[in-house]
Amino acid sequence: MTDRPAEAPAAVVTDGPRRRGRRGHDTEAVLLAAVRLFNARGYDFTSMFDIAESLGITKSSVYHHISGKEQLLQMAVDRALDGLFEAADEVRALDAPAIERLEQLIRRSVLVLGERLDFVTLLLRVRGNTAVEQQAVARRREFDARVTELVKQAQADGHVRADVDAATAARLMFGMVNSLTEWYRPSRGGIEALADTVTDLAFHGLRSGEE
Amino acid sequence: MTDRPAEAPAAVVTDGPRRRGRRGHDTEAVLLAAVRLFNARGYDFTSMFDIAESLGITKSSVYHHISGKEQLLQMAVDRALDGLFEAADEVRALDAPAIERLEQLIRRSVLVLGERLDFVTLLLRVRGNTAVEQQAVARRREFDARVTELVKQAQADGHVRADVDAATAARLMFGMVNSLTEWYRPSRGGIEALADTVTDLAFHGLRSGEE
DNA sequence: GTCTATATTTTGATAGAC
DNA sequence: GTCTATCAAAATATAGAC
Repeated sequence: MTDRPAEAPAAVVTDGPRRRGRRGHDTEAVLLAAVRLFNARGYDFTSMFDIAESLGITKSSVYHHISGKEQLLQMAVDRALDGLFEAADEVRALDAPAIERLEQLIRRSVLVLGERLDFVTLLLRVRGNTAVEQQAVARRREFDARVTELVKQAQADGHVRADVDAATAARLMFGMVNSLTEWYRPSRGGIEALADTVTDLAFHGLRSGEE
Repeated sequence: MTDRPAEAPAAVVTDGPRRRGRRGHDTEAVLLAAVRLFNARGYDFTSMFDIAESLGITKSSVYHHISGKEQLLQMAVDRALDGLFEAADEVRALDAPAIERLEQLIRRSVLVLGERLDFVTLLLRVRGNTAVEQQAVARRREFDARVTELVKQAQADGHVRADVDAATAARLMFGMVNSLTEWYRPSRGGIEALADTVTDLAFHGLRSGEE
């Protein structure tokens, strides 16, 4: 059997900047197609043939754009982590009480997640088997540590309840945030409102005021 | 190369009931070993050889106990889902306001998650590619629907704030619960206390009373 | 219940023509 | 930038002896 896809491509790239008239793909197109498939079917379960097929080209052509399957994973998780650390850095620079910085970090994390949904989704499914995955897991841990630190500071200020372990609280709050990758879809829109809802629930909970 | 594992087994099964004196494994032992590996390295990335190796037997011997790789997945997700629906059914039978039933369902879900951690962890990573996975995803959706219904009832009673969408709230709360699979370890103990913390945060949030 | 041996398919990746 | 053709390794699974 040959490598040629059986059917026409699902998505054809229109001419963009730096494209030379001939219709063809670039590294970015391969990355986007790959990440979409990784999320839909799992990284290991997605073959290079699948990626090629979804672009309407052959495996060999895919290898023309990227060096291997793992490079695709690396690029994807980096894009997610860069977004999250960008948010964390900007929040750290704020001149505000810890609780407000925590609130901002939660809110901005939701926004990053909405903007880079496919990349963050893939990041959250990485388990640390390969070197690339281990590096990603390490950076995630660093991010978690920053959140925990913010919770601790807010507790010291008396703004966050002191009867819960800071690390546990941080994990649970970002468990809530990260769960968006399981059900939020961009077509749904309203990521700003959703960010408000998440931060509100994180700080005030479900129960109505009139108890 | 042969299928024989290179080294001695990591875990040797001691004689149990129904075991005939000879040391050997049963379906349960294969299932437990498989699920542990599926979670550690991913379902697709785990080969039948890996499972055999972790038990100290050959691939062929594994096939003596189970019909195939997918049956292992089926058994594992069923065990997780059965536990969750058992909790949901018992909560439904309670004669209590919706908000208390919701609280109980969150609490009991945390306990199920702690007791059947490996199975629930695997369940939450299933994406719906194969028939087995699609069935599991369908049952998960049914569980989500039950939670959403409870939130709606509690809102109608005026016990849960009405300014958040019920389905969104349900997903976020169980996003928090389900995140335990990412970091809770049985050795850590204290699953009961953790269940209290989760329900407390779900209903009252992070902020301290003295705002 | 476990083994050796093997069938069959699919995988990630490369060489070289156009 | 894409193709055909091919490779070597690894995968799931089965047959049949002990």
